[in-house]
Amino acid sequence: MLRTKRPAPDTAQRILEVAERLVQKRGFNGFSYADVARELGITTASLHYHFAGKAQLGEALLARYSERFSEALSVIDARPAAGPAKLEAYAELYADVLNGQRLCLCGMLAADYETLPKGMRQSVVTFFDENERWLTSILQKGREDGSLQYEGSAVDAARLIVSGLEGAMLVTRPYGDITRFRVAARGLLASLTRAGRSQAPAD
Amino acid sequence: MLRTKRPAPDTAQRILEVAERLVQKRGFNGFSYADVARELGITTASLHYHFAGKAQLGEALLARYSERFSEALSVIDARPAAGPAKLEAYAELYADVLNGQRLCLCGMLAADYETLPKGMRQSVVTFFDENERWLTSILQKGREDGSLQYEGSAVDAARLIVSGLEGAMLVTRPYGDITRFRVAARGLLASLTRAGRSQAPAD
DNA sequence: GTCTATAGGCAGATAGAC
DNA sequence: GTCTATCTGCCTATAGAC
Repeated sequence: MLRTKRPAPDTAQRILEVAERLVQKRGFNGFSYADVARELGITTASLHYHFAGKAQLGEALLARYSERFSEALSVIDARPAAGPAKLEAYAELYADVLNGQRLCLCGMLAADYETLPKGMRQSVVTFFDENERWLTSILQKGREDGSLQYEGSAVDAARLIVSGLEGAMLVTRPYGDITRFRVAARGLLASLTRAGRSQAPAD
Repeated sequence: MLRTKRPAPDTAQRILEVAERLVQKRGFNGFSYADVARELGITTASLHYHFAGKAQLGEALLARYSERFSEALSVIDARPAAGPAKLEAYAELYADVLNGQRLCLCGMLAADYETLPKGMRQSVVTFFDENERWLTSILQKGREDGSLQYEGSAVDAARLIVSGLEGAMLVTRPYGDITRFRVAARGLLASLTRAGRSQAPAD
């Protein structure tokens, strides 16, 4: 039952890995079945055996990505850390993606949104909703235990974080300088760690 | 010499207008010469007369967009307004674009970056650089006259604004709710209007 | 400037052999 | 599961008539 190293992933998994990278780098309209097949040394006909069409492949990519992201959030949840540290860990998830010269899958697909098959559209929105929900919970708890101070509602702050990090990835990538991203992320989170420092904001 | 209404724009201009909208909605790999030609009731061969290829059309789009944006910034500069009001006016430029169901041309092209012709890549970066430069100037002046308070350098704050607004457009569009964008923009700018309220941050 | 006609390539997709 | 062979359609682009 024990596997020593990574067991050779089956073809469907390898297809998903290659396709995911291509979409994150080039966009949904910027890659083809032929690109994926070439990298794997198989034919496009084989690709169609595993994923009936590009739309189905895209939906599989989204399901996998969202699931993986949710697991990463659960890992952060399990840590005995305060609000600010959890937000930093969250931002680090994005930095890791950018470090691989990629955009967030759903950030990229948000750009491609108008051209996406219907099924994919809903999955993109759901991804953002789940991130927002998780962040809202963290922000709410942080406000209650005093580790986070911010103005406005927790959900608005959560949305600001999601869009701020997505935008920082988008704009940073052409510069090829991850520091640019980290500085933006730090600035973004700092405003939620120290805003409203005075208990009674002077209306 | 006086034109009563809008003089019928020449073909090249109409091509640019249609192509710009298509790129902002669908991305550079999500539209074709055929799409543009169909909308204008001409053929793709005519399109090639005005713009030799998709790459040249793309560069013309970027030149036009950047120029238009620079003019908008000059208009804001000319206003006798304080820092915060100028930043709000800046954010409003983005809101106007999003209101047309579009992304910022360069935000979209940043997503397509890896697949862009070389000439277009440089223009995208230059667009961000100019926005950053303008914002840095506003932020610097605002800090000097006391109308803006923020932590860190002016250029870092400028980058945070650019990426924050680009990301807010990106994430908001699938929801079709411009309020979402405005709330994010307000939150983003608020952190620059009131941050570092205490003169001596407790380090 | 705009057209018709056409080239040559690549796209996503399918049938059927192995 | 993977292949060869093939289809249809769209893509960018060009030649040359009007």
